[in-house]
Amino acid sequence: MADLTLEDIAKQAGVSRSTVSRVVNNHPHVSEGVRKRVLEVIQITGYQPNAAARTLASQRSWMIGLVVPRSVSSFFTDPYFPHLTRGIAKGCNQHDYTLGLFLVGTKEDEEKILPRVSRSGLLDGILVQAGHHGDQVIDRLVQSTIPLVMVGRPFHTEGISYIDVDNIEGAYNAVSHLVRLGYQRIGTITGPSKSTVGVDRMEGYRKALNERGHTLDESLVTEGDFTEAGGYYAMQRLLPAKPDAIFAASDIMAVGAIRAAQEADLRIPDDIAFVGFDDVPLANHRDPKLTTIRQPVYQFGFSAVEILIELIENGREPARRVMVGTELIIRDTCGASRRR
Amino acid sequence: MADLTLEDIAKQAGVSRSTVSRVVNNHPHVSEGVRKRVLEVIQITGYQPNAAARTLASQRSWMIGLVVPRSVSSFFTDPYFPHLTRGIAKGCNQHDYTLGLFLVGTKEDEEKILPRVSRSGLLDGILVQAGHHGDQVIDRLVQSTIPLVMVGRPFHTEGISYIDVDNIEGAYNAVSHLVRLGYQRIGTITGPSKSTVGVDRMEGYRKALNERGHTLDESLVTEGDFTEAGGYYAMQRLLPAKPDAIFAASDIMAVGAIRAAQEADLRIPDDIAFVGFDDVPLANHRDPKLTTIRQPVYQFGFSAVEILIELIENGREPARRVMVGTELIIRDTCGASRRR
DNA sequence: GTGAAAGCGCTAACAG
DNA sequence: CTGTTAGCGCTTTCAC
Repeated sequence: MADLTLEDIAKQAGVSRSTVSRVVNNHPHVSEGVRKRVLEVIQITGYQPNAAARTLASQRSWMIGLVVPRSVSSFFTDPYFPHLTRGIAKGCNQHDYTLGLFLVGTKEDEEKILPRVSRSGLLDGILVQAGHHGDQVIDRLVQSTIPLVMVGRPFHTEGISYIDVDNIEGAYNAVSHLVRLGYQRIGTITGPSKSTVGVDRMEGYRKALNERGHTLDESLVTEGDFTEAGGYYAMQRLLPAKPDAIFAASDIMAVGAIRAAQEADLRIPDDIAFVGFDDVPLANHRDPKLTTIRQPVYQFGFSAVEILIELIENGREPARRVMVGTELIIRDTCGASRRR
Repeated sequence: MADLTLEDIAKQAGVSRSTVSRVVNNHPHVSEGVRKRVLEVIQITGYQPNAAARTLASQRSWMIGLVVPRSVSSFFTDPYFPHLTRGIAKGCNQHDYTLGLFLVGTKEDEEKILPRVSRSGLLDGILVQAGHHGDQVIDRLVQSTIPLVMVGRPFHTEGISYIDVDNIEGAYNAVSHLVRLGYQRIGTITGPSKSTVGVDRMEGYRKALNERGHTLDESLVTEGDFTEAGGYYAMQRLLPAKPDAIFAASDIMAVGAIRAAQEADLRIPDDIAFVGFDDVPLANHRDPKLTTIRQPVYQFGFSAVEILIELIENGREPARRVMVGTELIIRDTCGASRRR
């Protein structure tokens, strides 16, 4: 029951409240005998410390928040997010933190959520999913004094901590792979240009083309929104330019793009090749299987939590920056097995 | 800043702590003049009450938890969940509650999460996503004294509150529609038989067949797991029985099943018709567009929160039961437009 | 209508 | 190594 207090345990174990507190919090300087006796009483009574009292006295809530800004609309459509969330939840659990979820849907949500996450003492720190350039929530949160790490690089990085996947390198590898296979008209479906993830993957595409002597053809580039439908329509826009390969900035967009290509009676990879980005399970289940850039999403979420905890314990300065590597997963859609 | 206290505001407004507290909590019996002055000070100072102190004194945390048991593996693959979560988050926001997310992944997670959600005073109530029969977490949570509502009907319902979609009726309508269109060999891809949602949708299928004079052919029934891949393989198992229509217990399984049918060179809906369940956005974006049973997922999550709050405020007894209706959305895959 | 005072259950010096 | 003693910041009687 929740109605047991430290005092009750102390009485039953024949010690003082402080001693029980020390045992509960695993402090040193408690004799083995006493520790054992107290632990026993806790065990049989099923005592559980009161979270609020502990937070009030220690000024630590052992709770962190995940804030998803309004501009991250793909949160509800991209399988990337469930996996990210799972990694974050695991990180919290493993380190005995509680996870608060703050989905900002409207302006009113914003007004309620902002003060609560940044100044009520509810949270020890926050994780903010990177969104679009100019997102109010992000800008205002970054200015607060609460420990914060951005999941995904923000546009302005001065003084702020973040963890990000090396999107430039990942995209570069994807496109280089396509170039090596001999494709001549390599197009791309980018992410939103208002997000760093969109910009970076485009940058990797450009870099790979340049380094390998291809010139960038604007008619082979179009913007998507990280949804299946977005990929589908983007592909339809690209079709007239007759690409022979496509680098899609996310698997889910690649799936939509492939659907569009198939409807246009193109064979994959014979008529047109595809490389995605993410390696969501979906990518490996379909036929033809998607060649893609694997990013360790689960691990990414887990690490984000660990960085945040480190920040909480050792201060915001200096800002921590962590880049996570990716891996090219060659399957069917790139046509590598045809040995061009 | 979080370092302002009630005391500070009281001093600046020239009143006592109690009065400020009354104003903050919107209590009556405060003169208009005083209320206005206090509100003003709060406004300009940006005072935000300390959550832990408030919780400790009032024994209310204004926080609820969403617990996702281990047996709900489709949480990470079914687009249903992001929408549910969004509805829940919205409900919390609107009622000034904070949402805690507890994803149970492993046995260890379970040990850490259970005491925390049920006896630490951290939460005022919990929402538990229904999972498989025999899931430990669910059984143990249900026995605790904390206000709780199950999202989805559990197998044993005595004394427990839940909100559920009327799955029997929804499935019944889906299959009746197929029968009316004249299909003769209507198969189904069910959800897990260890979940009530799986059982209920199967029940609706059976009922519709019976009432309309069809006999149930076991070779036309196979179990899926609410994943795309599961739907795909299930369809492959069904193909030899030569069904002319399929009721899939979820849209995402329908998508997988359609893929399998297409690979077998079946035209949809000419050779085989499909009806799904959920109406996730995906269903409306593909070609042919999926006929399905729409369930108001977002609203469902929102209502779950409201029921829980009602429970928190008025006690667990008697148990509240809410059933939510569904709607048949006729699109392309059922072949209705061919007017059979 | 307003203020004083007593906790809520815990942590963390400070003694001893 | 252990106990005593202040708070942490707020809500909530109970007087006035």
